[in-house]
Amino acid sequence: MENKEPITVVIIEDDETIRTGYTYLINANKNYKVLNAYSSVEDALTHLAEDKPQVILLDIELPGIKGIDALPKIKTILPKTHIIMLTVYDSEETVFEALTKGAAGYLTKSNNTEKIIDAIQEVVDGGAPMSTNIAKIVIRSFHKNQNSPLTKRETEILEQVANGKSRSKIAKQMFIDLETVKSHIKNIYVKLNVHSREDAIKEAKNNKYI
Amino acid sequence: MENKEPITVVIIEDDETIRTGYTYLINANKNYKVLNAYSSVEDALTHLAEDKPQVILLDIELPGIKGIDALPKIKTILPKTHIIMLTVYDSEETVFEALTKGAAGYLTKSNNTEKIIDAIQEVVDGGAPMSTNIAKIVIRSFHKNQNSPLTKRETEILEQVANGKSRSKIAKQMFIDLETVKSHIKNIYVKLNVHSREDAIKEAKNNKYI
DNA sequence: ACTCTATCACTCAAAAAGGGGGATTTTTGA
DNA sequence: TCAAAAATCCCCCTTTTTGAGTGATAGAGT
Repeated sequence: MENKEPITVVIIEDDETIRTGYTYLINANKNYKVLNAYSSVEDALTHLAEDKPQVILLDIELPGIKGIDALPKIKTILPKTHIIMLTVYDSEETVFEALTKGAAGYLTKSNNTEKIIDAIQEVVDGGAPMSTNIAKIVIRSFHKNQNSPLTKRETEILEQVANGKSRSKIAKQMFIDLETVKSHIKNIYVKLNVHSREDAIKEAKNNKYI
Repeated sequence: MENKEPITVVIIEDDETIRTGYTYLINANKNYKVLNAYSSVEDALTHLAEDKPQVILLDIELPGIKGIDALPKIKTILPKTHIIMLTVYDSEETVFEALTKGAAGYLTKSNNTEKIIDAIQEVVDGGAPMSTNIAKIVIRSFHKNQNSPLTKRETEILEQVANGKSRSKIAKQMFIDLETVKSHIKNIYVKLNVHSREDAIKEAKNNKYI
């Protein structure tokens, strides 16, 4: 542990107290080194190519370019850098947007500050550090509604429809007649009170039936 | 902390060593109480309605009824019980299947055994405990491919297509002509080397372009 | 200058979707 | 065991959509 190269970190955070606080905290540990701490994305982008940090701590609520919009820009410059999002709010859409854009971790600032070191180590090790409230949001997004009005077969078929399959393809694939598929879809539409594929998919996804 | 009712737990695990080990470990803490520890789902199902545990530790690799298939059955009997999956393997499909079926947490057994208590407390508090390797799988499932051959506009349109929308609906919604949508879709098909909506959606999802 | 992107145009045949009326068999729960 | 629910199949019909071919044009970015 002694003579290993420290893990390099860059912080992008507009609140000076938090910024210097994290910098101090991280630098206090010899295994980690804060290369630079920027107060804006604009500022950071002009220096990141030089810094080449292994990990970036990126605030979401920033003036100017938002942290979320910075993600793809940073990824372009430094594709291998692990980006950990920092936030005070845990808005569901923001969480998912950040994750789809390649965030490796997601922490709320209320988090025990010492945890930040663990999180940095974790992303470097290929992990995905998350605050418990973020984990909850992510896991819940997977949960399906257990009270679906659709039968097992109907759900199966609607899933295929949602995958863009035509009725005839579904029929072939499930080894049933096209008429059977049509019949199921008719029943699905009645149960969901819709009159089109589009609305059926929308309704089913909204209620997590599929 | 002294005079609170202990959190009640049921364990379903076929390996006797692990089963008794966890039971002992959990009961050692006065705040938690293992009501019963079953070696099979069949056995558990006949007693769960009586046990009414707040938390269930459910092994995935079980003889007879698998843990995964037990999930919906248990949910029917005890909708409010938090179920934590235990596994030695971290198969991606199994993880997602368990999560969609309502698992509240997911731990690999290699996990530090003391962590099991934290996990139990976390689900009771509404959280979603996960081992780091599971968190990694879950987070990665959100990441989109940053090297999509599709343009922004094409991606937007393909997303609408994947939501079951017809070309004319997409046109109206995006305030562009139907011919423009058709043109985009033609280009999408060429880029993805497909000849149908179904294949385009499949290809795009496989490569995480959408 | 040149390419990429986004926009729009017209034609055409085949496929698919949606809605209407059924019927039969299998499964399942009480 | 018996009725209900689910899954299967069979016609009718019209309208809409899809996919493919073969273009053009204007603007942005390199």
